Amino acid sequence: MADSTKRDRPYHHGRLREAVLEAAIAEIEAVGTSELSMREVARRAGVSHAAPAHHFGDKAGIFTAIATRGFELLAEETGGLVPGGLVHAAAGYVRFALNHRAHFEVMFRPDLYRPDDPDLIAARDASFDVLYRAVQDGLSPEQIGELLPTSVAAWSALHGFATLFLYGNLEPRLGSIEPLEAFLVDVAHGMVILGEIISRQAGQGPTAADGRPG
Amino acid sequence: MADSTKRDRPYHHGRLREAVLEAAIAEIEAVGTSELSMREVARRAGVSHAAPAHHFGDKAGIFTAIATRGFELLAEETGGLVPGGLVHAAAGYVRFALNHRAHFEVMFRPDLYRPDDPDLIAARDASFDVLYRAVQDGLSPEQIGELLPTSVAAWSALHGFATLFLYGNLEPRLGSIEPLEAFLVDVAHGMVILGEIISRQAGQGPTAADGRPG
DNA sequence: TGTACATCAGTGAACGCGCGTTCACTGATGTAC
DNA sequence: TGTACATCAGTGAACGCGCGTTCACTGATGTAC
Repeated sequence: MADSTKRDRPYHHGRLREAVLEAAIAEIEAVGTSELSMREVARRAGVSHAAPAHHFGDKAGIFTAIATRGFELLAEETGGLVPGGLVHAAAGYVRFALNHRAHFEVMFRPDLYRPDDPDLIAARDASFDVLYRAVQDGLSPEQIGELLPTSVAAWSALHGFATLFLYGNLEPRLGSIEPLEAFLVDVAHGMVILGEIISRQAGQGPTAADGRPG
Repeated sequence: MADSTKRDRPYHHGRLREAVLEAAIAEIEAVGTSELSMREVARRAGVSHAAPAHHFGDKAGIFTAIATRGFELLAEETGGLVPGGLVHAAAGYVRFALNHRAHFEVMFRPDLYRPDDPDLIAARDASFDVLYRAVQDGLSPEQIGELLPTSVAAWSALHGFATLFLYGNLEPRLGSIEPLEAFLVDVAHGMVILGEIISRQAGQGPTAADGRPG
């Protein structure tokens, strides 16, 4: 039926850049960042093995594009355009990590990409600002001096939870995390208790912190 | 002077296993887990390129050994033998990550090693228990029901902070984190504020959480 | 103490493979006239 | 509208390289007698 000698796709792809990125993301989700090869990405995208290099230069170029897009998506999903408070931003952060594991993994491994890329830096800073602002908006006027430690606490807890959960390090002891917003409110309660324990132990001095005798 | 035809090292290495692991750790710190090759590890250890495979089978075998040792070290440094309270455990966790970045990176990337290795599982569970117990010991009797969310909060925050800091994602906005114990007490204070904000916003209901009109 | 032998840690040459890179090329598109 | 030409996205054959793996081997160690 079909003439097999005739090309079944046009010479000019039209959206090769997007096709290569999609293939790279699928490949990372399948085999991980360590095993990613440009030839395999090209195969998956159905293009010549030299095409990815033609567009992105090398593997770091592909990772840079993935990370940049990832930061843009993260900013959107944590409420960059439509702020919705801290719980909303937190849930967006965790959902982003779970739904875009390839992006998420690459974003926080600067050894894989070109960390001085201007587009990447802009996207990263913008996405960090969203979370930063969500914290800032939640602080009462007299708490505004605590912006830095509160931001560090928020970002650390979110990032740590997303990372640990993503790699299955939390699951054995954890039930379902859905509905996610309620779960995160629960963990936030745990943070208050934790903070209180630490304040109490720190107040007792470093050596007697565990409450044991001499 | 020296007879160059004579072997300058004995045929039997004696501690080849340790030498290979040390070389692998140094190599990971130099080029990252992605670029690790068994031949390069052998070169660095000064042994035949087939020797690492002889001992560990393949790369996953080396990573498994590194992760196992890492969990043992982590348990020690967070107070496995000499418990010292939550601040002590927290500081130990962060210091471990900074001082053993190769171990730390491998430990939390199960895609690199054999996650069903019995020694690894034992070491990992033991190290998790140390932090778990530190939280448990800090809870007052009436708080004991909050062990799970408090543990998740503790581990998430610690792991997130260590990870973000290690890859330079926090530094731009952060000053020195030393003395570490004091810094962590500060972040713990931030956690209390954060938990309070979230409780307040969650109490207002999800859609009006940001306090904006309509 | 001495000899014989089994064991096995470690060697090194050889292999085939998939990789990234190069480069002359093809052919579709856009623009000038 | 038609022709000529520049541009450049994408091709595919060819390359050299470092990799992991295999395998017959070497030589040190441990044990039996």
